[in-house]
Amino acid sequence: MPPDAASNTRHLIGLNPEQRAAVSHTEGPLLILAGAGTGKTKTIVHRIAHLIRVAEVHPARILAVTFTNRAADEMRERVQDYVGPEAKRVTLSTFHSLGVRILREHGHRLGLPKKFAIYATADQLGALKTACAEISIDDNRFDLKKIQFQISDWKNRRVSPEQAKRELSEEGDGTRADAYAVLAATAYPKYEEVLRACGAVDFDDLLLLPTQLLEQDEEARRALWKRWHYVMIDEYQDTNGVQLDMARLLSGSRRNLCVVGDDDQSIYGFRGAQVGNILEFERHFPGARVIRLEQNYRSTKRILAAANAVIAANTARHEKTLRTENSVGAPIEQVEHDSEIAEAESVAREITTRRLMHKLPFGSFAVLYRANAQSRVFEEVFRNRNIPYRLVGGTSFFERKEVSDAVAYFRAIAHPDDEIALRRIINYPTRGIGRTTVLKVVEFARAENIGFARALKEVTADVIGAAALRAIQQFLLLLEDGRKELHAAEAETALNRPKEGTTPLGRWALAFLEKTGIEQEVRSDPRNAKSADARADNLKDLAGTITRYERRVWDERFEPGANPDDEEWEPPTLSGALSRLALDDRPDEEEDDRVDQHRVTLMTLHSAKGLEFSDVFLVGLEDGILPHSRSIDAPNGAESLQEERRLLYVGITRARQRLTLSYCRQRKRAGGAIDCLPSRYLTDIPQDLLNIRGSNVELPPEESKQLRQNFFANMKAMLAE
DNA sequence: GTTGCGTTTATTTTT
DNA sequence: TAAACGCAAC
Repeated sequence: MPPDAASNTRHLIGLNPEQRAAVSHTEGPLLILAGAGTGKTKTIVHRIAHLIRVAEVHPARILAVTFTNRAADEMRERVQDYVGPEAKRVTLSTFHSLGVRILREHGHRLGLPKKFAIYATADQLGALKTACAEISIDDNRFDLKKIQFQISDWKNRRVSPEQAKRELSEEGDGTRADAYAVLAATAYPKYEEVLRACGAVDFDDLLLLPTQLLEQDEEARRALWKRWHYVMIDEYQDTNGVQLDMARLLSGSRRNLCVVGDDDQSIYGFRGAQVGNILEFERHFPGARVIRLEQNYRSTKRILAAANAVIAANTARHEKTLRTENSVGAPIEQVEHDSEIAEAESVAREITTRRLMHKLPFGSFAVLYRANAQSRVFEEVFRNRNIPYRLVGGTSFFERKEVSDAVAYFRAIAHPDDEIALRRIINYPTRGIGRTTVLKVVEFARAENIGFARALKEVTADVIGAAALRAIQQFLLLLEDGRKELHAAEAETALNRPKEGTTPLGRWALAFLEKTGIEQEVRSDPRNAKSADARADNLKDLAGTITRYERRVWDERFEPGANPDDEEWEPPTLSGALSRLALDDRPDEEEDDRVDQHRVTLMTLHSAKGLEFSDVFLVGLEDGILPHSRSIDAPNGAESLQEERRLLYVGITRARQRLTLSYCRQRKRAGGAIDCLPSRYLTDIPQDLLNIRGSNVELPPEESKQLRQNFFANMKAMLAE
């Protein structure tokens, strides 16, 4: 707690004037334009403290919304450190968890079952496949992902199936309606039907349905207005149309809405984010106060000058110029290479020497690129040169095949109507229920006008044959037994807070997975020869995740500041574990994996948002890569190119001390080598900030001598350690 | 249901 | 170039 605990300005200490203004503005709409590295989180944390301690707002009346679990965790931690235990009563949640919470409480008013399943990408695709099959859209001839994308886009813009159809027919102005849009418009209503029949919602629904509920249902609206009086939203530049409406509805007539963001870092337009939300905030919320945070505490003057120059070329933005009291810093290196291999070799060499010359840990370096595929060369070269690295991105834990198969089993247990889950596992491991049998069951279900799950129970031998029937009955028995044992485990875990060691649900999960035979199946698949043990471990980890979930639920009940008799508290269930899994797919230990002292970080520019490194390499800065060729010839080219430029801006502003920009003259792609030109954005950086050179140019002799001395001194010191 | 071969295609992805 | 996918044959 700050020293002057009695004064009303205690939470303003250590802040600059703009940050102070943001903290002390408590009533009415507020837009905080927080440039990169300007102390955004600090400002939010102090503002929450100010609301609680000075404005005397009850912590439970405050709602703070983020996009990522990581951001939510960080904010929770910092608020609790600064304010103390009562800050636990603040609702701090991601958009999607907030949606789940609202739907759990009020979803029955929309006809949702109490325990609904949440479909992430793979399941969405499964549901869409089922929907398309019913209306004879051949999933071999058409790319369902495109249809899925279109439907998702509609849902994010709050276009209903009826509107989607109308929107298409109204496009009679000569513009040819996209063939996929037509298919999507046909599939859309069916897809929604399938979801509801499975008792499921997709990720978009987690935002869309609560918004609809708030709009239509006076009672639900009042309940939420009673609960939250102050709403804050982080990373507002990434919100989409639904989230804008959600923000409006949640803040209600009090209009105590504080949004924080940076339009210059809006890089998720391709996923439906609307920069317009942050650009038009004052129009959406008349009378809004706008505060700009432009004092940067992260980067050198040169780095900021480059960032400012790059972003200034964008139109349609809130004017901002970052400034800093940090030192001028080293010149920015701009390096040309012959090939991507030369580029990677050069980065490796630079890291090795800089580490020794400046005595830096590997963790202070990051290599940032546009697309994941670019990481490969770096991985190979780093491996050869024994540079430890950490690759961020790629397929996540829960996308791994064996894990999602196991999760499908859990889902089939927890949500008996979940057709998508059932169909995924019905013949995995192989148990003699092939494609034709499944199709016959689907046919039977349609004829009887019942769901797939019920059809499995009621189908007879004359429809599918005796052997298949026996197989199905065995399968159902497996699930039924699993369900019985689960109920016992749930009853047990609801009773007592688990002590050390295993937990009831965790034990159940392990035992049930054993019975499914997934592990055996994984081990016997020759394709898994090398990875069998790792995959088997993943299954164990999944059970571990459930154990940790169980403990966490109980911990939440008894942690300081919480009320143990809170009526809202619910004991752990498998269904609860699954929705948490769907919303937060980080395997537990790796929570803070984005920061690691001992390894160089390799990641995309997108993943780098929000992070900082003292030494940053931006690689592959070529036209066609950044901006990406798809952006160059996108239909909304101008918009798209501005987003690419923002990507470069995000990259530059990750660097604290040193920044290296590089590009290749040639690069292997689609078979042969193609010639590349430097990124068009590079010319916007003033030359006097840059030290332009080719790959193999030596440093000036003076500097070189000095550095060599450091090199040997540091090497000695490091060896001595 | 599995295997192997030919064909296709290659951004970013907080939840 | 390589990996991922679909399809046909076993």
